Amino acid sequence: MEIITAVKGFKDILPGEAGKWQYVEDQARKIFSAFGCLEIRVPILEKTDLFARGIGEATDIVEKEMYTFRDRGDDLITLRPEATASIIRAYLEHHLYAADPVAKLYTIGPMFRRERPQKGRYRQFHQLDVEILGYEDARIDAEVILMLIHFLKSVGLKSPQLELNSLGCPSCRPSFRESILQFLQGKEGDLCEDCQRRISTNPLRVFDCKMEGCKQIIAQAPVIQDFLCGGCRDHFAGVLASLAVFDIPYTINPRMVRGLDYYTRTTFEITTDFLGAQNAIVGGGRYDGLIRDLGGPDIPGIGFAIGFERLLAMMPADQCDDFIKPPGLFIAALGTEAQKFAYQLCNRFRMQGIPTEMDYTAKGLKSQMKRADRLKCRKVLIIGDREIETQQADLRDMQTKEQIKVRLDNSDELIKLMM
RNA sequence: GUGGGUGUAGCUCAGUUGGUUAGAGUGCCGGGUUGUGGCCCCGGAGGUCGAGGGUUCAAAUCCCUUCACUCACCCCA
Repeated sequence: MEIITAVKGFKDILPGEAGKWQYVEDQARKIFSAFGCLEIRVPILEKTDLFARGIGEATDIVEKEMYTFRDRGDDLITLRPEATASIIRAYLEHHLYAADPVAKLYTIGPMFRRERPQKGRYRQFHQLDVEILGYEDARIDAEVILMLIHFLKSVGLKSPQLELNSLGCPSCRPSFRESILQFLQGKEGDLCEDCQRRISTNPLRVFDCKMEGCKQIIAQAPVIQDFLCGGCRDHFAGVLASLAVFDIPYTINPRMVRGLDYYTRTTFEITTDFLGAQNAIVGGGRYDGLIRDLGGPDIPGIGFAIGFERLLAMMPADQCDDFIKPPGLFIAALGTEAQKFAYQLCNRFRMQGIPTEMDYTAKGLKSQMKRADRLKCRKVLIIGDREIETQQADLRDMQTKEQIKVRLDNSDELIKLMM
C-alpha cells in the first residue's frame, strides 16, 4: 500500500531541527518582552472579509494566494496569510484600547499562502510577528527596528541589511500616484506585461519589478521622498535621527514598496545574500489607517513579520548547540533481574528531572554502549545480574572513560550522584 | 499560473555505444572482543531503478504519457 505524504508546500519539522525552533522562539520571547511586548495568540482561521479589508482586495495575497473555503455552516473563512489583521481584530473585539490605547504585542505561528513552493517559501510557513499599537512617534519606529536587529544578531545573524522607505500618507500619496501615472503615460509599450496591468491596479508596484526594461524606466521616475507632505517628511527625518542614536546602519530604498495595501509612512525590509531569490527575511512598516479601516478608532500602528524558516536557514549551524541539552545518563542492563531493577531506577531518575535512557530490546552490552554513544549520553550505568547481587555497579564517564563503583542499595544517594 | 533541473538501497550518489545476477560510500544489524561506545577489519539485511505504456531478442539506459521533488519567474516573510 502506498503511504500518504504531506500536502505540497507543507513541511514537517523533525525532532532534529525542533531544537533550533525552540531556541529562536526562546530568544524572541526574552528580547521582545524586555522591550515591553506581550504575547497574544490568535486563531489561524478568520472570516475572509477580515483579510480582504485589511490587506486589500487588489493584492496578490487576497486575489490568488489565500486558502479560502466555505465550512459546513456555509461561512466563508480563510487560513490566515499574515498575522497583523487578526491581531488588530482581537485588539478591537476585546476593546484593549479602552484600558490602554498603547498595546505592544507579539505572536508566533503558522501562516498560509498558496504559492508555488521554492527555496525559503512554503505554503505553510511561520512568522514572528510584532505589532505596536497606539504610538505615532518616530522614536517608536526606530525602537522597533532596534529591537528587531538586536534579536536577529542575538540568534547569530551576521549582517542584517536594513532598507528603509517612507510611503507617505493618504494626504500626500495620491499626488505621488498621479505623477507616477503621468510619468508612465506613453511608456506602457516598454513595460512588461505585468507592469502594464499594474498601471491600472497598483501603479506603485511597478517600482518593485525586476525586469531590466522596467528597472531602467523606473530609474528615471519621480521618487516618493519628493512628494511627502510636511508631516511625513518630519516623521521620516525623526526615524533616521533616532536610528542614528543607536548607530543602526541603513540604506534608503526609494523604490521599496510593499505588497500589502495598509502600509503608510515608514516601511522597511531586512535582506540577506544567502537565501537565493527569497532574500527578504523581515518585512514591516507603519499602518496608521488600518485600525480605522477595520472599524476601530483612529489609532496608529507599526509592526513587522520575520520569516521563521528563512531566519533558520541563515543561522550559523552551531548557533544553538548549548541550548539543546545533552541526554545525560544511559542505563545498560544485562539479564532479567538487572532489567527489572534498571526499569525502576531509570524512571525514578526521570521523575527527578535527570534525563535517562535505557534499552528494552534485550541486546548485549556492546550494542547498548553503542546506543548510549549515539544518544551522546555523558554517563553509562552498567548493571548486570552480578551487580544486582553485590549491589555495586559501574558508572562509566563516556568522555574520560573513567569507571567508578557506585552502590545501588541507596537510590537517594544515587540520584545525588547523578545530579 | 509559466519555465528549467532531478527522480536508482534509509541518506548521498555512480551506472559506459541498450547486454546476462543493478553498484559504491554512509547509516543500520551482527561478528572480530564469552560484560564496555567512537577507530580498524569481516559479514549481513535492505531496491516494483518514481509510475504507466511503447520500441527491442534484450531497457535503469531509447520514445511517449503521467506523477513527485526541486530551483527560478511572479509575489512575499
